[in-house]
Amino acid sequence: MNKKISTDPHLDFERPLVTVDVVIFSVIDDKLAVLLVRRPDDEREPFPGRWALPGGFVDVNQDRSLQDCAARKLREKTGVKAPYLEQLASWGDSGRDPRGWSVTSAYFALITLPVGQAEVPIAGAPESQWVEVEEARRKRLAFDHSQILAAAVARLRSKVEYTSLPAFLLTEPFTLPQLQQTYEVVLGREVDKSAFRKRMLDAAFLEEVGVVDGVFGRAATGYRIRDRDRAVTFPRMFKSGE
Amino acid sequence: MNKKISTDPHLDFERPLVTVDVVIFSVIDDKLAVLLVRRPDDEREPFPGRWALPGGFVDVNQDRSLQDCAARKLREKTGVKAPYLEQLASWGDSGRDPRGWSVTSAYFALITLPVGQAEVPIAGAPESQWVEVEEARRKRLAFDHSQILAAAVARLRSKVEYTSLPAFLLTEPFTLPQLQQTYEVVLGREVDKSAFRKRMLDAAFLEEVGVVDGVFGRAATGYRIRDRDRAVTFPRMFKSGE
DNA sequence: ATAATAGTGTCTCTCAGACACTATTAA
DNA sequence: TTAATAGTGTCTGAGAGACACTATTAT
Repeated sequence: MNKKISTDPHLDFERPLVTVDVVIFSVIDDKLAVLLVRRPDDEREPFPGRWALPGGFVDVNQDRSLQDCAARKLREKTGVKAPYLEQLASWGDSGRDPRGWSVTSAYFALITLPVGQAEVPIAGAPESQWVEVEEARRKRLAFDHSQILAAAVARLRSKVEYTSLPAFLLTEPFTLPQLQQTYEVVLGREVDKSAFRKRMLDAAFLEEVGVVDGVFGRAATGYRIRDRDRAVTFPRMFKSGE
Repeated sequence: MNKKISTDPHLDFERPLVTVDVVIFSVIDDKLAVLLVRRPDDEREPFPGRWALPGGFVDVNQDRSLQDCAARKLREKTGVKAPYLEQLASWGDSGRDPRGWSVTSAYFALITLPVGQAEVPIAGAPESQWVEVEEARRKRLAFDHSQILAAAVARLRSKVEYTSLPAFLLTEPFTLPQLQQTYEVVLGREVDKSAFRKRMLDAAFLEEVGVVDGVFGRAATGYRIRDRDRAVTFPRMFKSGE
């Protein structure tokens, strides 16, 4: 394509670089964590050795769409195939990548980790690590990834106030107390049990699926998400006005 | 750049086309309207003669960022310099543009029209027209612009339920009854005057700026937006649940 | 029985909506 | 005074939070 002579002068414009980055969230040890990868140490690469969000160039021969590209990156880094994956926003300017004018479409994903996978590096992949969100935000990430991470965290925290998003961070079947715990982890504060349960059950996005035994005490009802393709929106915020 | 030999094999990848499209809303004759432009009749261009959203290629030598590019398109089409301009989302896949894999970052803008400008075409510009939103949605627009328009309308209607966005559709100073009328136009339903006024004044995003006389009846307090850089979010939806 | 956890009932407070009321202006 | 519009007060209902209560399980 670069060599093709077009009849349309626009097509001979210099084209920006196009990448996709994915902010992959999970809950590990009751902490919200995000997956970071290390940039290669090659000095010819931008930001060598720095931590970055997983992502990279769109491959026009492999990716049918931006969403496909994001799903591919996620699969390559984590093996997860059916996550919650939502477009966050795009950033594009002349300065964010030293190689030239570049645009990135950022996505954020919510996934559950098979037990023990947190420490297992994926064979052949560049070094990657789950980092607790507050720690990740203190790092100076490559490119404008600190800004993208901040936007993703803000969007997640904001949506958690009025949507069922945290359910996508749990392995099914899960219980309402587990779900409440996940909300509390993401929100960073406690919520009232009674109000919480009313809210979740009234929203009718869960379906019962047997009983889950805990280690102690009374067994709890197990639930799974009715429709994994969309999160539900509650009629009010958790704390109105704040 | 197309001819440059890079040390990084990634940079020799085929690059997608990058465009920006802007969904420009205004209220004309108490109807929500959107600006459409006609594609050139040149048969070598995609979708010749079809209506489309204003937009086009990012010019890496002129635009410092995607937002700048969107602001430039808006200025070129309407002359408006300081609108409300928000990124909507990006669409990118192999099929949306017959010229190749392309990505568009779509923005939506809320502007006020100087009286009478609705009919005045901008000199030298391609044919453009304000079209009432429901009519625009019935047209088969170029590219995937019908889908983008639908997303923009959905986002606007949704945000109107809990933000001060409609204030950006009015020329300052405006009155609370005018603002209420604008909310009703965008929402497509009536809202209660008392509740509406409480909501707006409690949110404290307006400041009084004298008195505005109407044609009949009692004069009304004039207001302007305190901070034009952001819309405020109300603690609740207009109609909870629905 | 006790500890631990799951799940429910009841009260209260806040706030949005309904709607009737008062206020100000021009003719 | 009347018509037209701006602006206010009061009641009610829905729903979230607080918190005490009951239920079920393992030891």
